[in-house]
Amino acid sequence: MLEKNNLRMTRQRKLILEILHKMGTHPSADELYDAVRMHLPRISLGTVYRNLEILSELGQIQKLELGGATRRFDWDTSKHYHIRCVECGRVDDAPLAPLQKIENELYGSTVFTIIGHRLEFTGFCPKCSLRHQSGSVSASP
Amino acid sequence: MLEKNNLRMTRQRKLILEILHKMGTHPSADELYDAVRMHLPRISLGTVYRNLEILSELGQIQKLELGGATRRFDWDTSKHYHIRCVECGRVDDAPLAPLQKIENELYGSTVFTIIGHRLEFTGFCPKCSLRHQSGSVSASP
DNA sequence: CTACATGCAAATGCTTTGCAACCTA
DNA sequence: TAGGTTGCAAAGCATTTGCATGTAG
Repeated sequence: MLEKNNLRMTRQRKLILEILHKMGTHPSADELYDAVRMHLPRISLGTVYRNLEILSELGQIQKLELGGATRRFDWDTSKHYHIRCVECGRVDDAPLAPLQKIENELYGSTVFTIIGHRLEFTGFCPKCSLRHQSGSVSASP
Repeated sequence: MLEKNNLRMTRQRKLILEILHKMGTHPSADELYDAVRMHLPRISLGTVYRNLEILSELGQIQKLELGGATRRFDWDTSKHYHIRCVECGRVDDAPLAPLQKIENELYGSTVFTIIGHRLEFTGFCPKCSLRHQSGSVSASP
């Protein structure tokens, strides 16, 4: 997979991939950077960004462009949807099978050539739900 | 609407709102800035950002957070979906009625409290479709 | 008049990039 | 050894913010 593209499996690249799998969450480049640094203290943020880009182009990981500023990454490359907490940014997989036929519904009624779609749910994660129910809207004391 | 929130209808704010309506597209803050500047040359980008933020909080316009970096704004505040050209960034409304019941499908199978969802189609706009069909994948000669 | 708004410029946050040294195949 | 890769630092964008001045109500 790497060799076909004239790419090398460096210690950094390997570690980034392994740790993304182990985390099981949907970390940002920066969160991943922190995690990887515990094993390779001298790795740079730039290297993390470069590798995440390369790995997602190879289809080894998935780049998520959800709402909110920061990009996140997913070890799971299959088609699936996500839920994002509008309060803290936590991202979970959404338990909903891909809507396979939805793109066909636009056929003939748009000038665009559709190639895909993205569905994202928003809401409050358990932690932030609590904070909202119990009285104050702002930070707790 | 404005007075209830102790806000004022300044020349800048009024113009931003009017021009966003007239454009009928889904401009970024910067595109809107260019358009508004033709009428008010001394307006600043910061003012455009500040007003777009305020107007979207008031529900007078809609802030779009689609894939790709830049945020876009929509004069149409109703619930609807969009199609984005992955090549040039053009954004159109998607001719598809809102999936009203889709959020219910997650009920009971997620720890999140769902408050909404966003569906975005990706593809090529007519202009970029042509460029892709006709031979070269990269820039044309 | 007075509080909200503006223009300007500096600052921020995330991501990308140039470059010399480094390391994998 | 060659060429992809790294660490570092600087650069790039989009967006936000501090502050003195301007202005709507």
